[in-house]
Amino acid sequence: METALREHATPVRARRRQRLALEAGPVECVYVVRSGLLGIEASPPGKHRQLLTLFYPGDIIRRSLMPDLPSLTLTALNVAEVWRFPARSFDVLLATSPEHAAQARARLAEQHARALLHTSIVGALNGDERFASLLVELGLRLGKDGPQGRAFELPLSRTDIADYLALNPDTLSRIATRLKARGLLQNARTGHTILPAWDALCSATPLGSALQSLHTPRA
Amino acid sequence: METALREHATPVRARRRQRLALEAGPVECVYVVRSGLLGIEASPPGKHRQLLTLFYPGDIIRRSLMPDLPSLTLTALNVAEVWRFPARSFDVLLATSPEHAAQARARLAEQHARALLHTSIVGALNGDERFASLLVELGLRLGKDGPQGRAFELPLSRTDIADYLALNPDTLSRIATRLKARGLLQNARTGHTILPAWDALCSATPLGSALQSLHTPRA
DNA sequence: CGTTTCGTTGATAGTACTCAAGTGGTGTGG
DNA sequence: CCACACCACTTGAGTACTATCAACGAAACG
Repeated sequence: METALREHATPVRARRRQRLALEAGPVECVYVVRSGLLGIEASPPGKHRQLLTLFYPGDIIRRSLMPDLPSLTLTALNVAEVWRFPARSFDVLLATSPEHAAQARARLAEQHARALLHTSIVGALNGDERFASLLVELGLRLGKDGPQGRAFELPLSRTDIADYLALNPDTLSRIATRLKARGLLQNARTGHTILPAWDALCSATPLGSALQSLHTPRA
Repeated sequence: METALREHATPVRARRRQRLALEAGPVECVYVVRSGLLGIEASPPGKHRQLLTLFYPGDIIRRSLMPDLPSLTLTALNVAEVWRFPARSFDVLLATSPEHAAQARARLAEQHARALLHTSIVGALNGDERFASLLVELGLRLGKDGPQGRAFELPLSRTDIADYLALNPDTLSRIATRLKARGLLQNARTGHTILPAWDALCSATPLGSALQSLHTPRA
């Protein structure tokens, strides 16, 4: 199944902050994430930049899944590797291979669910809970259990996080200070994040269980 | 194409406020909206109810598209008519009919785009702009041009709107008062809404054009 | 070693939330 | 027909949270 995909794919390696074209002229591209982390950015007129979605390995990215927002761009948030397809041949592939089609449907359903969950987080939770939710998400996706707790390299800058959680960077900094004081978060060196109290962190967000089921890597 | 669907569908008529099961025991249901307006509700522990999505005719609704949120329910927001399928037979139908599969893919892509747009609205805009965005959306979906402007019957209560826009009902009431004062909104009798200045309303939200392209009924 | 960038922190202002009281429409029963 | 309760919405006053602006500190880079 993998091989059939790879035949039609152009492997693309993106460095941190590199932008990938969602439509090259009239040709829509489809990307499938192989490794790394990517995101969709937008900035409504007169408003701050937003990070609307985070993409993880296995995710499918294409223009038709996005609204017509001003300055919509796909950006690699750290070093990433993706497969690129012309949309037409990707669709043909799905039409001819029921397994691929079913797999893509399942993945897109999951991405839809994650988008809704993010809406719920941004819409219903306060700043501290939103940041805790993100830490749970990244902990599940990127974290590895270490001696002091679950740890990972934070691929997002403060500004990125603020834009993703619909918060101000200054406010986010205060929130981070509070979480550190509560012993839920620890910054070793720049970008190296440790979550010393996983259970406490999960109960710091009302949506911990929903995050768990959508961000636990499946078999 | 329609007929092939109808053979396997159970037509369901829902009255206002009726809840539809997303999963009846172990059996996942798929709904396709025929008429009316439906929505997904959730309420995180200790938080207010949220209206996460609005569904319009043609939309596809199934549990696998939703996150595992507490008290997640599908509700008819006014009188609605839907087709219900067992998820298994719906998937079989998609696997055997390339046209249906392509059509469903396109629709789900559109729904994904709308979900992202809603995230952008809730995350980046202030109260007035959010309400203006909803009025544009409903105006495009439900409105008809009348002598005094675009008009429609508002299928949502104040509370519904507040829950959809991540606002407090009291705050929403103040916002509505402001929009009326600006001449963008007019309430004839209960629920009958008139938008006397469509262009001004569209420019009252930074995302007017994105709303236009996702909520204009297509051919 | 200056310059730049990013993150932190304090003071202040703006926005939305909460609670409570008031208004207007609707339906019911005397 | 009117009194009453009920409901949804409106409005005011006070509060909580977040944004804004500015100053400061630390790390990265030339």
